[in-house]
Amino acid sequence: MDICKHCQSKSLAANKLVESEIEELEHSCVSVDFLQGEIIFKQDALSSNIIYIRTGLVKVHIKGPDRDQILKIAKGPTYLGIPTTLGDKVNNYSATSLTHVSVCFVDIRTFRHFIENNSEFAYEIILDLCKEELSYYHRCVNQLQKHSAGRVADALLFFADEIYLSKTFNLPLSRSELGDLTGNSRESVSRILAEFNQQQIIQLKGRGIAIINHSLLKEIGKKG
DNA sequence: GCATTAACCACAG
DNA sequence: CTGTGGTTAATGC
Repeated sequence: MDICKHCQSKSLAANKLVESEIEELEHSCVSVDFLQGEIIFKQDALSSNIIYIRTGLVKVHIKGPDRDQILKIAKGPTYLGIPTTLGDKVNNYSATSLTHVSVCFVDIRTFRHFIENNSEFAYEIILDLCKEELSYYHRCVNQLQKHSAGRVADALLFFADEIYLSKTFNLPLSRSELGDLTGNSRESVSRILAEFNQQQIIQLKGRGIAIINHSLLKEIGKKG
């Protein structure tokens, strides 16, 4: 089987693997499809695989003292859960599919082999983790210092500019989940979206969003 | 004090 | 699951 060799959504890191390593990957990698709303891995469960999202959207979320907090929305192709798989025996957070998702489970021992033996692979992984960490820092300040409308504006811009690359899209989240993502109550999210709609900043119909005034939304996000 | 912000509650589609 | 209105607590002027 050449499933890994000819994979259409291979990671930058996996592109650095040599022939024999690709073969090793094929022997230790299991591909699974998830429907929308299924748990890919669960907080507090034992984990011995690195997850690679080939296609689809996933929410990464952690239980807070009060409510769930969505740490990030991940879009394939991307690795998921490297920190929690390498850094602890159990998952420190959960991942749930928001769309149809196609993922690969890579055995942690194989993954470790690659890191130890292939410096180019390791470098790509580190690069990825660094970028992730930097974006966490930014999200962290934003989350803590911006007002609720600013956080919602940022979330909408994130979906438009980074996930869908379009001004019109369907939110993959319920109001309550959008609250978990932006650190708002679901009621606040409803109200803020209704206001944006009324002010002609967006056009809202259920989960359907059309961004009308992109620059104003950006301004709201910037000012917080 | 008074205004603003945002969470919580309750109830209705 | 969503939207809305009333209430409430914290914060700022």
